[in-house]
Amino acid sequence: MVGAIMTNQTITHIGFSDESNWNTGRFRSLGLVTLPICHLDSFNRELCSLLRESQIHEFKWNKVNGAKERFAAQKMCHFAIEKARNDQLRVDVLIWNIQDSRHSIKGRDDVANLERMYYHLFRNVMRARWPNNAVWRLHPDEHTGFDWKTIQDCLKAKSVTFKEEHPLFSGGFRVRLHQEFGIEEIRQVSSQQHLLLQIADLFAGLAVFSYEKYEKYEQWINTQSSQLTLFGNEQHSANESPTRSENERFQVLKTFDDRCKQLKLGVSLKSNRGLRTPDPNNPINFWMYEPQHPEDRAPVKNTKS
DNA sequence: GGAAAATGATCTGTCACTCT
DNA sequence: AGAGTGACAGATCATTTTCC
Repeated sequence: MVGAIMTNQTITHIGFSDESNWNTGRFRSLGLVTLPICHLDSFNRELCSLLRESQIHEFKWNKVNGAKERFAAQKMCHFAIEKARNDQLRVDVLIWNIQDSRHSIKGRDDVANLERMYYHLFRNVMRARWPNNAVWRLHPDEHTGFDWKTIQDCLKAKSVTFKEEHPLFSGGFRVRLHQEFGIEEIRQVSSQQHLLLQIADLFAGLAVFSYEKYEKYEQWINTQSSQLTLFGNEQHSANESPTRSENERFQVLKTFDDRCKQLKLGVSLKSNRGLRTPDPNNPINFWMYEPQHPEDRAPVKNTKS
């Protein structure tokens, strides 16, 4: 299954990254699933049979609008939590809010912003949360706004020319990838083949959802608990009626939250009106990125070099 | 009859082009 | 160079269809 590794260092760890809503909505997120490579095959097998039970070919958070997907999502949450408890896997999700820029600055460089977010994520996960000498292979989702092929080409060619042939990746990003984070190889894969990528998609989507729909989620919780009273009949405003897909996703969010509480994983939902892990050492880490300065936000495309 | 899956429609955001 | 317009893609929602 593992083909000829063209690198000179043995890969020890592997990561799967997926972007959720990277170009739409108020909240955007980046999910990263990391694990030692020795668990890769068994995890894949486990997830494969798990999805087959649920009769799902390919899980996508966007497609959760029925009971079938809900069950699959809950199973995948359970799977990830179990592995994370045993220190066999980490899930890190970086979330950021672009509401400040509601004026929609033309030319805001979302791609460069994404690059910055990847940098934060890599620095805080691959180096700080795993052994320092780990050698990584990274699998980004193949549908992305990010030109990974270019970076991979730069990794392959050891004699990197640092000229501005690709202005998008100036600033030494690609060099850092290799030297600073120990990323030896980047190979884009389809989420259809790599089920752990779907885990990344699930958690990235869940994180964004928890923030965007938190108000409605609370209302939904109240509705659930007071279902026997006849209060709900009068409140037919738009806020009060979750759509079909929302209904399913709320249930996923709730079971996930309950299980985290039960196992004391340090994931909070209520206090931040969205998923968040105060202590990043925990293996399931939701991290809200908050820019320090107003100028710290999304870079702007420079039309001239 | 009810629930789940599939299909079609609408809405939003993005990109590219053109005109001033 | 900047603003405006049109086309395109993705996602969500509602309706229809099918199966148990």
